[in-house]
This record gives sequence, structure tokens and C-alpha cells, in this order.
Amino acid sequence: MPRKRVTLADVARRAGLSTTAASMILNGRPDTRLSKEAHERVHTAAAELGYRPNVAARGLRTDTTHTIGFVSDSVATTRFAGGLIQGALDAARQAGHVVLVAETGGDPKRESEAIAALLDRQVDGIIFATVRARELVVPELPDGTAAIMLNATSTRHPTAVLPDEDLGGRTAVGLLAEAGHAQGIALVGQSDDAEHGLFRSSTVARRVAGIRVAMAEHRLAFTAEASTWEWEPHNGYTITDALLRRDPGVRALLCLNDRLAFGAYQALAEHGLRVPQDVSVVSFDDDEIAAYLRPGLTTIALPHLAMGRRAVELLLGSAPRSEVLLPMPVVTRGSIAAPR
Amino acid sequence: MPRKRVTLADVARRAGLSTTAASMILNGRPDTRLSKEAHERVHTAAAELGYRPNVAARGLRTDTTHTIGFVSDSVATTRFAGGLIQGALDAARQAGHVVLVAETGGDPKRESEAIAALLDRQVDGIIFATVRARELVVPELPDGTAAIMLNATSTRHPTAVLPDEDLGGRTAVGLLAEAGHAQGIALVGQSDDAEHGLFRSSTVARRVAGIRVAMAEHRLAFTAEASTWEWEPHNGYTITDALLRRDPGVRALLCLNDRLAFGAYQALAEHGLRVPQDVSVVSFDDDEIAAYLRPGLTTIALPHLAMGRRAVELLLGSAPRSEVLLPMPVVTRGSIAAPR
DNA sequence: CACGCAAGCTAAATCCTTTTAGCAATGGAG
DNA sequence: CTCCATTGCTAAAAGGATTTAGCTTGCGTG
Repeated sequence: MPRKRVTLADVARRAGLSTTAASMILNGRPDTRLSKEAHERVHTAAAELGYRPNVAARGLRTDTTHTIGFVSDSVATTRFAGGLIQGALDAARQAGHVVLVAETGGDPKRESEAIAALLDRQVDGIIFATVRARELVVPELPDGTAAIMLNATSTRHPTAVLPDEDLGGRTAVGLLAEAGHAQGIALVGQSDDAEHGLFRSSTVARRVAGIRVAMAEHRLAFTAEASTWEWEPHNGYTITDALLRRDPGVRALLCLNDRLAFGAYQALAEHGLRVPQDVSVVSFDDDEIAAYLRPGLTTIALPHLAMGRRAVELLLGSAPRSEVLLPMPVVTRGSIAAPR
Repeated sequence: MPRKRVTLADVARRAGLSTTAASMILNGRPDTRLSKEAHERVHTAAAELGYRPNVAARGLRTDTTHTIGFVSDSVATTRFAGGLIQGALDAARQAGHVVLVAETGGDPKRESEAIAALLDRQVDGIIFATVRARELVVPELPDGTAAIMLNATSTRHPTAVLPDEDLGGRTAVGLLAEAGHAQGIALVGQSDDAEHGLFRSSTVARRVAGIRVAMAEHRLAFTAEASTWEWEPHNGYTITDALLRRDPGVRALLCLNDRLAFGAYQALAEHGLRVPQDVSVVSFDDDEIAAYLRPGLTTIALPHLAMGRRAVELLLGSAPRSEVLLPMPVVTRGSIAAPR
């Protein structure tokens, strides 16, 4: 039972040297002139005692705590973007850092409290993340505290890690075009008519823009577009059901996220239509339900894991003051086929 | 732009007092004899300068950092148990604490590294959590570092927060019995015949035990039991499909978790059976898919949020050296009806 | 008038580490 | 033999707080 922590002084005493010597040796200072023998004595003493430096005390002197802050609305606690934090934790661990996590639920008051609490603990930097990419108002941080926006943007902190939604949108269209779909393609989740002044996340706008550009490039047009505010399964069901009643000629659904696609599946089944033989479905996010559906949903994934990793790397390295866009990989399952 | 942090010495200087006085006043020491006026001067000075104490420096002296560690296999990064960390973060925040999160992926080496990293930062205590409740081998911690097991157990650290699975199991049976189901009830996920020596999580054993006791109490018996190792939608589908082929008289499914139920829904639909008119379904966990299904799945929820909260409260208060069982609430949706 | 006591405050030690400045011994050069 | 450079090491300060011990001052009492 370890009674008390071993301190540097204990190590020095056992090695018969000063704490100065012990500190220099353990930190591997290059310019030191301590003897080979001293090095050895200190290292064995440290090992024998199981010495671990007190990071707080060190931080007091060096102004670096090997601790980073991760503040988000609800990344760690909801299922949608766990990859962000997973990537961040993993990269931090590999870099010998540790992560203080705070969730704000989107409340600015809680956010500023969280930031204060992190700064009180002298974090080396802070990552600001959101579940649904959006603009975030983040206060200025003290000198020497870096900030990275993760799946979010901020005018004050220009370094942001985001999915390459534009390319992702084009990719989705490409998948349908490649499969031979030329008509009867419906867009589920948004319609240009209905979206006037609607606030959507900044990245979703890019997703849709990419889709429209690619449609034009392939000389394709949607036969129908259905808008809904909330991208939940229920809405996907309702929209798709209405769509199928109006237009029986639908051959492919381009759903703006997987939960909409989930609802679409339910509506298709009720209309006696099979995926993918009768109707192809492609979607975005690679939500976990995408793998649960029958057949599995082909979807353009949000590269959350890679994004989280990258954010930490940027925080600990020297970051460009600009956006970093990460590619959205295609996850091919069984929901796309050639039209009959 | 805040150049440098304000220190206690700055506050004292501005108030025209010693740091001793400033410290005592700001910490509200009761026995001090400093004048009313001194109190006022210090408080206004602190407010004007925006003073925030350096937690690391304080911790050096007081041995308390207002920081707790949360180490889990993958609670923060997968979708299954986000409530655990959400509750913990929330309770910690309310108590003025901050949480260092580390994930081990179940790897003992990473676990011991994580523990060391947390101890290096002088955390006040550590919560050990698992996604699927199980026994965890946790090393002894230094004196003064408390440990709480969350959704996990450990012989070394007896304080554990767990769902009351036994009661939950009984409740599920009760729901079917109340609805009038007396025969044609099938158990999906486990069968006593097939489970010899199978390792299941400790709490799942209690869930099943509760179910069996309640069945006996209600003088009921399962018409079929189907075992599967992985409780995933795919297996739920396969099991249920086989079940329905063998026995068309099934009127109710008691699924051991929601993902199995999800697969069961798919199989029922393919057999032309409607939920709940033809077959009732009840299940466990209140996974997020439970709300997505049509009709919504009635399920016995894992009280993750409350568990996370409680773990922090126990860590910061005086904890009993025993298990704390939290009730599993019924989430009533539309999947149970009276048999026809 | 000396003494004791309370009120109001501060100096200095302490927590653990890093870092600056410098000391003592040795050997070689002039 | 003196001086200087080098080697090998240490004392002490610093970082920002808390805490112990104790120092003034003024007043009331005997």
C-alpha cells in the first residue's frame, strides 16, 4: 500500500546527490556535466522507488501541464460524434497528454464556466467541438493557451478541423450516377424552395452545395425534393411516404443523413418496395444504425476519428491558421443497385 | 488580451495587505480576525483584477485538486453508455470539480498507464467504468485517492454503482403478465440449456435471474428460449426468424436487449406479424434505437445518467463500502398489447 | 504604571519541481 | 608557482498558493 508519493528529494537522497542533479538527469538535459555514474545512481534510485514526477509542481515552474481541455456541447455524452473524442483521446494519449472533458449542453454560461475551470488548471490548450458543425462564439484565451475548433468554426480562432462536405456531397451523387441512375432521383431532407433563410449548420450547406454541383456536372436533376427541419427517423418516414404517394416513379433516394434514411427504409417497406432492387438509397454520416439496417446502408461517413486525432495534433504542433478539411470516406454496404 | 494571470500577490498588493490576509479572506476562514474593511478591500481588488486561484499551486499545498479521473473501456466514445459519463460530468460540474477522461479500450496496459497519468496529476479520486458491467481488476491506489466502480465491480474496491437488474428483470415479466400474456411467451437472447459456463456480465446474470423468479411467481413458463452469444440486431433477426418458423403460436417476445429486439422487429415484419397487435415485445436498456422503431419499443431502461451522478456523489462524499443499486425505470412506448 | 490580552495583521515555511548562479577540485599551460 | 579552464556538483530562488507562528498596537485592569 503506497503510503505517500515518492518525491524527487527522496530519489536524490537515495542516490546521494542533490535534487538539482536528480532533476537534470531525469529530464535528460543535454548540456549537463554530471558523471556517468551519477546518471546511473539516479536512474536506479528512481526506478527502485517508483518515482513519478508531480505534474502540478512541474507545471508551476514550466508553465506546461501536458493536459488539454476538450469542451463541447455534447460530444462525449450523445451517440452522434463519439469518434471526435475518441480520436482526440487517442492522439493525446500517444503524445503523453491527458484530457479534461467538459460538456456545456450548448449553454454559453456553462461554457464560460467550463473554460474558466480549465484555465484554472493551466491547460496547455483547448479544443472546442460541436456535435453538429456550427459557428461558435468563443472568448479570447490567455496568451500561450492555444485553441482549435473541431467540427466547429469561430471567427476568433481560425484553426478548424472539418469534414470535406463539399467533396462528400459530390461523392454521394457520383455513387448513384455510377450505378446508372439517371432519373427518378429524390433528395430527402432539404429543398431549395423551402430553405429560404433557414439556419442550417455551415457544413451542411457545403454538403448540399456539393450535391447540386455534382448533379449539374452529371446533367442530372432531382424529380423531387422534400424538406424537413429535423433530420430524425420519424421525419424521414413521413417525407418518404408522401413522396411515394405523389410519385411512384422514384428509383433512388439521396438522404441527407442516416436517420432520415432509416425512416425512408420504413416507408419503402410499407409501400412494398425493396432496397436496393426497387429503390437505391444513399446517405451521409455512417451513423451506427446504418449497419443495423437490412440491407446495410451505403453512406458517406463523417471522419470523426481522424478529425479528433487531427485536432490534437494541431493543438500540440504548430497549427495553420485556417480550415483543415478531412475527406469523407464511402462506406459501401448493400443499398445501391442499378435501376431496373 | 489577458497577458498574464493575476496572482494572489497582485490582489494583496492592490488591497494593501499581505498575501496571508488575502488568502484567508478569499477562502472565508471563519476564525480570522481581519477587519470588515480588509475583507472589503480584498474582495473588490480580486473582482477588479479578475483573480482566479491557480488550482495547481493550491493543490500542491492542500493535496486536493478538485479534479477527478474517469477511466473506462469505451464509455465516452461509444454510443452505449454515454449517460454514465454525462451524469458524472454533470455532478462533477455542480460540485465544482472537473473530470479527466481516459479510455483504455479494455487493454490492461493502457489502463495502468492511464491510472499513472491521472495520479501524476493528483486527482482526488478515480471512477472506473465499463460499458458492459463486468468485473475489473484494478490496482491499489495511493492513500487518499478514492475509487468508485461504475457499472463494474472489483474485489479491491467494493463501492460500486450498478443497475438493479434483478428488479428490472422482474419488472419486464410483470409488464407482460399485466397485459394478460399467459402463454406463447418467448425469451430472446438466452436459454438455460445453452448457457452452461458461458461468461456473461455479472449484471446480466441478475437480469435473467430476476426474469426467472418473476416467471415462476406469475406461474408462467417460456414456450421457447433462444440463445445467442452476441446481442446484436443481426442475431435477433436470425433467432426470431427461426423461432417463428418453429412455433407460430408466439404472442410475446421478451428480448434481453434492445438491439435483439430491433432484429426481432425485422423478422416479425417479414413474417407478416404486427407489433403489438399480433406479438408484444418488451426489452431492456432503452438504447436510442428503441425510440426509432415503429411502434416505439417498450423497454426497461438502464439508469445510466443517475448512475454516473451517483458515482461522483459517492466519490466526493463518504461512500459505503458496498454496492449501490439503482432502479431501472420502465419506458413505456407502444410495443405491448393484450393478446388476442 | 506595568501587565495581560485581544485585535489585526504579517513573515516565513511549506508543497514539489525546475533553473540560475556559482562553488570546489583538478589538471594543464605559461 | 600562479592562473585559468574544465569538470562535477549544489545552494537557493522561483512558481502560486496555504498555513503556522508570531509580531505590533491599544486598551483595560490591578
